[in-house]
Amino acid sequence: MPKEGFRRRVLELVAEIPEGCVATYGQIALLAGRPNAARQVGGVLHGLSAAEAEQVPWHRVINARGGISTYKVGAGELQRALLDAEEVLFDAQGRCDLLRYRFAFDV
DNA sequence: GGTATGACATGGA
DNA sequence: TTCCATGCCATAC
Repeated sequence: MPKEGFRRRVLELVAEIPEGCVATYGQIALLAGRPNAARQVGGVLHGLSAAEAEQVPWHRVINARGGISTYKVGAGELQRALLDAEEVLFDAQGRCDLLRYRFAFDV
């Protein structure tokens, strides 16, 4: 009976995202048990500690548009670079094919 | 303990 | 297709 905090749940789900795949905030929020808490998913990643940031592939979490919403300037560039390094290529519009990279979370 | 904020999602124009 | 406005809820201060 997962009484774990929402934050913990989000980190767990994000940690399950394999390389070359991405997930949307809404999807993670849904799996975390809060379908309408997509914002909090971002909020959790926003408050990640440097240590957790390296333990959790937060860069694999993008918005429903397949783009990067990261408001942290440096992080945005970093996220794009990390995804690009994982074969997750972005188009000229700065968006990636969710239908192609979106991880299904086989749960 | 309460308030304000925010890395989103969705619908309508 | 893009842009605007609204709703949602946990986190941080």
